[in-house]
Amino acid sequence: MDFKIIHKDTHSRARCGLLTLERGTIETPIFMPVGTQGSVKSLSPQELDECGAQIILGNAYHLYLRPGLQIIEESGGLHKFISWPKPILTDSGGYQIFSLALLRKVKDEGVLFQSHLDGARHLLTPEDVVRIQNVLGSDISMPLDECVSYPASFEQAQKAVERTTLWALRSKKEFEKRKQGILFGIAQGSTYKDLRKRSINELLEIGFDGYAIGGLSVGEPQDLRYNILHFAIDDFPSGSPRYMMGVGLPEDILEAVSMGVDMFDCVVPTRYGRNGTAFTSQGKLTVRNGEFAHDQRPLDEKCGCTCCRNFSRAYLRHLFNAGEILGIRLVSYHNIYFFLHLMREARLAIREDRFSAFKENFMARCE
RNA sequence: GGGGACGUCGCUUAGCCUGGUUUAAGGCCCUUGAUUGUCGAUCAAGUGAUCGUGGGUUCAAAUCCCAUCGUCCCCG
Repeated sequence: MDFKIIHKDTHSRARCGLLTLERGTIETPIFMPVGTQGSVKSLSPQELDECGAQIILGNAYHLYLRPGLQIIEESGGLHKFISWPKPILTDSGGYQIFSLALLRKVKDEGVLFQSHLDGARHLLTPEDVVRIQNVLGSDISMPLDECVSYPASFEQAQKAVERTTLWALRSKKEFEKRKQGILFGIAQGSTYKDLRKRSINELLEIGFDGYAIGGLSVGEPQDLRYNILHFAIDDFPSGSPRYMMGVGLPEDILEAVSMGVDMFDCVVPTRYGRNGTAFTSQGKLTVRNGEFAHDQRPLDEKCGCTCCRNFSRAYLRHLFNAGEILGIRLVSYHNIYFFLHLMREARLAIREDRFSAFKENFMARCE
């Protein structure tokens, strides 16, 4: 693995980089579409490619429970199974165990939980989670971490940081046995600055290929989120990729890019797509709204995606009102294209030292 | 021709027997928000019916009575 910073914006802390992995080189800052169960919901790999996707996410927890490792192994690994030859980052499933599982018991050994699918009990250790991602064939693996919700008491957050560090160390040891792909560390600490500092410093001692900031965008107010990010990112080594997990809306991403974050993933483009909200250069557009019933314009007149080149707001609104699958697909496609195009433009703006203006301009147009 | 059942927002039901806490309730649809390591989910808010129509009884009627119109069923 190799991470090169090719340019730093002169007026912000945004930077452009190239992260080289075995299956390809990705340009940062980058947005990674989320394909939890081995599918970026409603989109084919070919469509993702058309949109400009360079890397997508999978989820160890979901894929381990279904279809199970054996089937993926028989299929020659996750890339072959889902027919996506480019890089895949797999999330550990730590977040899901805390958000989805019916019951869970966190012990230092690992997490004992009941599957949200069938109620079966499983114990997953940090070692298991690394091994699962090894079987999947992940290009970037994420360790099991403990993500606390907001608000969390200092004691809860502290306990989670301690456990996350302990698990990070064990994950690293397990990872070293095979060294397949690369492994990131995940910093926690909720909204407590001293915990944030402690968490990243403990990860740095262990040493990872990249560093993720987790536990944000879990319900905290926006200004607090930016405040914590701004503070925490200082301790992330500038020579390694920085990944903000689960974020976010376009404005959140641009704000984080300006603080020096390199990688993002978020369900928003596809989730909003399924629920009929499109992201456009003028802000969000709720396709179902009655005002679009007779609107012959595309979702975004400045967008060059297949959806915008072929379909009207009136038609898309009809598809949603009629419950047609195509509506979900088209708006999801547009949203993914929009996010990836936004990142392309952001990278260009950074290289031309005009990222701050680009960001301000985007925010202003979305008002 | 005879008998019966039923008419309450766009759809579908509750309320009627035992009149008053009904500014008529719920579900679906519709409208508008929310949605951040997934959610074809879910949540929140909102529009919408003078209770088929006309009389009557009563202090008071969706509710009781009469007539009428409409729909459906059964018997000839």
